Amino acid sequence: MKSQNLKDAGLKVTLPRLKILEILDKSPQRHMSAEDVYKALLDAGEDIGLATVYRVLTQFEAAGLVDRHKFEGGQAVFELSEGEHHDHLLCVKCGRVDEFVDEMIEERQHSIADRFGYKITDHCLYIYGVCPDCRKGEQDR
Amino acid sequence: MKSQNLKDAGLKVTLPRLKILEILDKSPQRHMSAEDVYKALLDAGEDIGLATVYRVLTQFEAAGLVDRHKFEGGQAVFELSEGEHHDHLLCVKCGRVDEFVDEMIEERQHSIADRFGYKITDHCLYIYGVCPDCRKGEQDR
DNA sequence: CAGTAGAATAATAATCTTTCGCATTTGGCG
DNA sequence: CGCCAAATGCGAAAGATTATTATTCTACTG
Repeated sequence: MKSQNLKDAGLKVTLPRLKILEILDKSPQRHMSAEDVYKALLDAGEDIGLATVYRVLTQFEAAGLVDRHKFEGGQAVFELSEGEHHDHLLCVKCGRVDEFVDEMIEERQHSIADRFGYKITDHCLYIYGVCPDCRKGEQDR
Repeated sequence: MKSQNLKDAGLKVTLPRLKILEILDKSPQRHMSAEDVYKALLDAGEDIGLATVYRVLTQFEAAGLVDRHKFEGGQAVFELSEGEHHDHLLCVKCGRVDEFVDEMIEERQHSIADRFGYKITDHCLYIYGVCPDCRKGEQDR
């Protein structure tokens, strides 16, 4: 139950928060910008301001309910965190996003951090490329 | 000689471009935002507009003379490209940046891209953590 | 179940970074 | 040296996000 997620995170259960969680959960897009969420709310007939969407998403991020990413293109995107950390593969042609987990890379990052004396708090890896569908479409190289 | 770099990149040799290259080359900071470069120019007594700094840096990026990074904190930072691709370790306390190259990670990324059918065009890996100096400073955990 | 304090929201203004438009200047070449 | 396209400067604009403030709502209390 969603309201429990909010309570567990120490947040009051308010209508905007529930609706935003619901949008994130139900939307076909896994990665949504604040603007995307805002539009989805309007489509759903909810009257929630864009500023609230930003505020709520930021709180959700702090609470660990969502992850924020800065892919290219100015605006940040958010996705529900579902336990496992993962990294991203992004298509530069169509914007498609794939996710992956690679233990070897994770581990290697720790040894690099150790070598430099850092204590890792977070990390992100973005691989940009052309996805299979786009490669098929355009046989230019 | 710097003017040769510009010619090789197919760019006219203009005073703003030379000065900006010089700032990037001479500054103690390896990673500078457009604003940083702009301020450095002012300090150097050059009268070059911020818009020009942005324009020139974008052209330099397209020409492969500099790399642009989006660390956290809103503004993009630029660094002179010096051949080898490298990734970054960032201190979340003091903003220090270290660079590293890891062949195993590079290679692993290619196998992941292959598995998904992507053709890699670029990639970046940011590891966030607390650097050795900051860890020493604050013995909280 | 109504009353209340404090947190959350709406609406709008503000901020910050980056880009654009256009008049003016400059670099490269004949 | 003079011309033309390219590059600049300046100010305005755009896009994303955050701050402000008055109002509304949630979670308790009695």
